Amino acid sequence: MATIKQVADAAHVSFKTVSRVINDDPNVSATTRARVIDAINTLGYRPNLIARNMRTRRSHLLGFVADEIATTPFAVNLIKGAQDAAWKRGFMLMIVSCDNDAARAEGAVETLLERKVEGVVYATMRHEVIVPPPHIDEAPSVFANCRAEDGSVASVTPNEERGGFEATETLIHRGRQRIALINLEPGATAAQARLAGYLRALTTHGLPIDERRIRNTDDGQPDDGFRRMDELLDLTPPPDAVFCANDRIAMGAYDAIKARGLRIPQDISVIGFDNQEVIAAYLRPALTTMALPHYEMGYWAVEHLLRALDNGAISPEQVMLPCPLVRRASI
Amino acid sequence: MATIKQVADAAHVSFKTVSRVINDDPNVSATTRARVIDAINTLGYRPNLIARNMRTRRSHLLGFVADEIATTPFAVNLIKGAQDAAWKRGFMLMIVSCDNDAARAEGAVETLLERKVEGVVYATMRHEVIVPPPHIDEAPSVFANCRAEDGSVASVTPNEERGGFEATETLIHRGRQRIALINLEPGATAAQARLAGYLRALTTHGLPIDERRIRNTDDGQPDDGFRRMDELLDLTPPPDAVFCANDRIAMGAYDAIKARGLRIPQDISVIGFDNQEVIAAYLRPALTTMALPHYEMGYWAVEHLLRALDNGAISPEQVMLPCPLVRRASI
DNA sequence: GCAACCATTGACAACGTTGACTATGGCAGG
DNA sequence: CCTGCCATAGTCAACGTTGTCAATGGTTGC
Repeated sequence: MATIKQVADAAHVSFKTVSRVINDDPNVSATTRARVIDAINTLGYRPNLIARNMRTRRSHLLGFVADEIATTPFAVNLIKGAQDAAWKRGFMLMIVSCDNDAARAEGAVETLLERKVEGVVYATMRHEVIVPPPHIDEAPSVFANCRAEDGSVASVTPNEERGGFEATETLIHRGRQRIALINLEPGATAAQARLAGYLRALTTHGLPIDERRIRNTDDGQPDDGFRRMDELLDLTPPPDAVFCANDRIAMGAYDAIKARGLRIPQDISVIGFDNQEVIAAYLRPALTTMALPHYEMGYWAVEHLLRALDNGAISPEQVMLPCPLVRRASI
Repeated sequence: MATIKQVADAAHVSFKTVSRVINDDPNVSATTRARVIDAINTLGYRPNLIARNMRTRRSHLLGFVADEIATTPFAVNLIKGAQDAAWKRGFMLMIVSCDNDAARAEGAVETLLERKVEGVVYATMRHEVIVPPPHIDEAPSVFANCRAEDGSVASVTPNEERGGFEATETLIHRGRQRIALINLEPGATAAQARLAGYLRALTTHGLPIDERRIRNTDDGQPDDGFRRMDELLDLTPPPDAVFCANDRIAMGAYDAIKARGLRIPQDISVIGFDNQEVIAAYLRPALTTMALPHYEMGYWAVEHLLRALDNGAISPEQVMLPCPLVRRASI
């Protein structure tokens, strides 16, 4: 691999002049520049960013640590948002999935630090309150889709309460009166907020709160959704709409509704949460749902990191991003 | 950030001795080593891998270029396999998604080269024959889930023909006689091979080939699957099993079958392809399907790259990995 | 008692680049 | 004609490591 010195020899200039050319320094005459560029092309020279990083003490590298990436479809959007934001500013991402293994998380952070990343995004696939991996505070960091209990680290999370509110309100605007909620497993961070939004919407619009219409699931999976929906349909009167706190629950609810010969949305409206594409877009009828802003969170996290690098300090903002409604055919 | 020299001063040794300690060189006395380790801990010293990489001329970095990552759920498994293989050997991955943009792909490869990655994996989300991005041959490279037309670059792809064969044979072993195929859109690389496997299985087991039972889809989506299945059910006699060339097609086929009041698998067996978890595991009944070996391809690609680094040369092997059967309830 | 060896440690250069500074030569202004 | 400036180019050190080689001092073997 050619170095700057070999290019310099080939172009009969000092290696410093080559450096100027590849850094677009204006203090090079046009003829010299052309000669150098010629030499660069014939030698197939490529600047060595490792050497440059060492000299300039900037790596233009950001770490992205994910608790895990494989079991939910959310990682890619988080990553894509982060990558788009980084790419635009000439930064690259070093991505590590630590598969919920604390040792691997710690190792990942240490390696990233040794590689002199200029910042770290720590992302979880479920909205959570986390204990940050050790040493992550040695670089500017942002938590995406999770936050530190004490709010000491900048974070970006979805506005679950508002999402729950808007989902419910959307059903109300369609004229629904008896709106059921099949919520997540009670332990989930999002469960409480989505419930709060649901309750606030009913109250705001003067609808009664009927405890019988509120159900929890054990694990938020379709089977669970099927059973809860089945129970709800036994109520008299049955609900005329159901807010499922995730799309997998909605998937199960669909089956329960169809098994009774009821039609969606004519007899009962269904709204989901998460916008898990493969489910929501492919269900028949396609599912209206609240999207989780994974792309936007990844994007925001990196932008915040880059802002911090510009400013020399990171502000521990706690940002919440809206969950937009994705209108399809189920309401 | 402390450097090796500051540690040396703190421990009253030369910086070379510190270097020996952090590299586990045995030629350091126990007392000196202890003193150095003390200094390292009190200063919070971390070796600077950029400097080390520059000196040793090894980056322990691999590039991973994906054509795109967001629209299919396959990227994460490819990435995870690659990362696991890399991590085990102390390598890190630099992942770039280029969103099917040739300019971005070229830019990604160039940046990776400038960062002195020791090898590059190029991965596509659909099994394809590709034109490699320019300059990728400047580093050892492996194609995952795709291959170069001329076979000049090492590649790892799924054995689609064998997958089609085994899917069909599995249905035959269940005693099915009238097995339909709803294939992918005809342009897909995998379509021809899965069809070939289907035909070979029928022939091998002495079953007749009935052209009416073989359908193509336009885009391989559920709606398409619904329509084709509906047509198939109009045949007399109707099929007693259907091999859907992907799980989304199977999802649509389920709806068509259920709409006629038929039961899966009692009246008709369904087998899918791709093992797209959110669909296959959550359909009712859960879908038996052939898994695409994305994790294994990612793993193999990186292992092959690392083997090449050990050997000093990369062999342009064209490996095909099996698509294992995932048994669930639909056959 | 001396040579030879071993264990331990250090000095120095090098990796490929950029930053700070210096040198050259031509030209404008007095 | 001289001074001073500007455009252009070059020299050298430094970034934080590791590789090569040399130095030191104590111990072993004869």
